[in-house]
Amino acid sequence: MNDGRQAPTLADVAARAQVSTATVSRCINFPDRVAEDTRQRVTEAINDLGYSPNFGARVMAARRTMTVGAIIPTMENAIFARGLQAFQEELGNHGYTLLVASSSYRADLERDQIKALVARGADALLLIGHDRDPEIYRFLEARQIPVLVTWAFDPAAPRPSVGFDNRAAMRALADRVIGLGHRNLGLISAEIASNDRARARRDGILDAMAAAGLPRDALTVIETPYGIETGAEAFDTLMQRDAPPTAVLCANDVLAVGALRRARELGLEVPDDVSITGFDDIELAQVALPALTTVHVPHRDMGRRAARMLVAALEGGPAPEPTLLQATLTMRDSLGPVPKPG
Amino acid sequence: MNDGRQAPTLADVAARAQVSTATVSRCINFPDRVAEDTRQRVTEAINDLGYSPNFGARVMAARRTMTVGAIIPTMENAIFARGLQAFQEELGNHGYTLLVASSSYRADLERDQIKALVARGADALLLIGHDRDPEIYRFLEARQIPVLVTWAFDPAAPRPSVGFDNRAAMRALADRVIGLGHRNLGLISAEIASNDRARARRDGILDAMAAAGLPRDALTVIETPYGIETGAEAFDTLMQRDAPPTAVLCANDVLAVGALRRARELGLEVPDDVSITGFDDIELAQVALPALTTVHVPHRDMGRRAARMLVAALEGGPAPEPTLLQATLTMRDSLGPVPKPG
DNA sequence: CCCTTGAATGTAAGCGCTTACATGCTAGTC
DNA sequence: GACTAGCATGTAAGCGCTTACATTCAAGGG
Repeated sequence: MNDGRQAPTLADVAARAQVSTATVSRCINFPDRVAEDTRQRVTEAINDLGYSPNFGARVMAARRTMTVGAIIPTMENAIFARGLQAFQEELGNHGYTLLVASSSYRADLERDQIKALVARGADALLLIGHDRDPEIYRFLEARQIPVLVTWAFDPAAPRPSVGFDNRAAMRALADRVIGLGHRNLGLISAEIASNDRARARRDGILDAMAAAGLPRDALTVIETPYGIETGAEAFDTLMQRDAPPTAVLCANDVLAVGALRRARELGLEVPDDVSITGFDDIELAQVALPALTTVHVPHRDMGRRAARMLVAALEGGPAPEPTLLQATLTMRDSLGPVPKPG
Repeated sequence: MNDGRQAPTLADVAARAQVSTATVSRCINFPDRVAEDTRQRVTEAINDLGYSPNFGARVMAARRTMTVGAIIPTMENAIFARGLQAFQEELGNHGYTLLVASSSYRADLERDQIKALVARGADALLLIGHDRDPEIYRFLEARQIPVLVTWAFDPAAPRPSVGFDNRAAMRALADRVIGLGHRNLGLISAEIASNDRARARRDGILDAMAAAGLPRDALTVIETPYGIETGAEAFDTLMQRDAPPTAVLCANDVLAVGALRRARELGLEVPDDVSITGFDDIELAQVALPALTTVHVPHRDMGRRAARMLVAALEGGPAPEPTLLQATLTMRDSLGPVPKPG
């Protein structure tokens, strides 16, 4: 049956414990449906043999993998790490495993990753943001794979989501910035066309500006990939304009830290010469000097809830309700009043 | 065959393309063994049906998953992110997929994760550091699963590894510190007993001290979990001693950044009042203020090579040779001469 | 003492794919 | 024209597990 060079199978265990494979399987999956002494014999055989079930076979027979997939835009920086960690922990509590893939913020790669995770048998998927080719949603729907969108909230979207209102959160921050007298703003953002979170954040700024009666061209937007270095360069570009902004809002903390660094290199004091703000409130934000004024995102709570919602959906509960969490303004030291001219 | 509510199977595709399942399978796995027009018909059927192969079935039939597992101590900070990213990219180039799990620096969790990845069919494993219950290595060996240890290098270890010499690298740094006149040193480290990298780094410092004729108790070691906050606290503890060290070496950049922050909070100038150094050279090190003097680890190169070695082992090449990479001292601004007394 | 009941276990049919082997054809060779 | 290669394709046997259904047996009821 098994020459010893192969991983032991259910049949090997069954033979050793002198029971049928069905009994061994039951021992593993429903221990209470097996008599005490049989179970003991089987357990012993399992240990002796160092048996562990073959995942592929199991998946195939049971038609589910107990696996949830998540696709995040990037692993390179910590933006998604904390939320994902919480997501994973909570999934673990329910017996599910997490499979992570990253898309490098590219729609085509994300598409491939989604298909790959599905092909690997992900029972459900966690996705960041709503923006996505409808074809993908159709694909997922056809396969009846529960999907949860996070990091964004949109009660109008035809899919459940758990997240916060990016637009309102950024608006609150922009209100504050404008309230401090800034009339000439810069925004360093990820690409806006394909990224609903980035778009919502920009729109939040525009909302605040409109409310304050500022013209739309009082905001200069620079789009750039995420990264400390790219943030620094974008800041440079902004500062080289004829009338450089007095406050530079960044669509996330990583970009903001880059901007902060370049400001220092340019000999600009923050916030005395120019204000800089972030978004996300990752660890970096507290460590930066000056500490970053930013929007705190409830990463862990979001991750945990996402896990619960997905598990509920998988275990046959009703479709999860969209859930709105609060992102809160976190004032630290990088935002100050508009500098006096001269 | 299929009521349309189920994911389409090979058989569905075969029926639609009017060929056998074997031909469809060949089309997917060995396109050049199929006639041009047949292939076209099959491809069309695949697209029409939105077919994607069932992973479990595939694994089972082919007896391999094209998956490599990696277990890292933590995802919470960026220490392993860059190396892992490179690892993943290179694996992808060879058609393999990466599965990541994190152990939270706990040996028991790591053990579980290893078993879980194996159960999921990981064809090979990437592990950080050598320290590990021998039983685990036996388990892996019995299953003939190639293992590569990284982030550490030990030609004497009975397993292939690709990494750098933690001890020599830290010694080089410590030599420099001592050369600057420091005679009273502190070390903030992860737990040393169960972590060969941490141990090697400490030993590197002791080597340098011995060479300079310093007594062993000129080094005060504080062990703490990794984190910015814990680094800050450890620094505090160190500074409250009767004769606080003039140079605090940290076993990684994350701890060092915490130390840096606390120093600032305590009103200490770095490096004028106290020197602080890191290890790893993650992005954080450059952004910190003052920029961190640290040891640069060739993350990307290490990840890329690790992937190549594992792939080679899987494709039946000879066992990979242990590979030593260089970690280099990176002088920035947080290390200076010992302060003048008074 | 026979029958019913239900707990414990066994039997065996797939799950969707890969692949060794068999078959059928076309084209080239003498 | 018969024969051989060799390519394209088909047939069918698993891969290791789960689970519906069948069987066995002991205990309790009439």
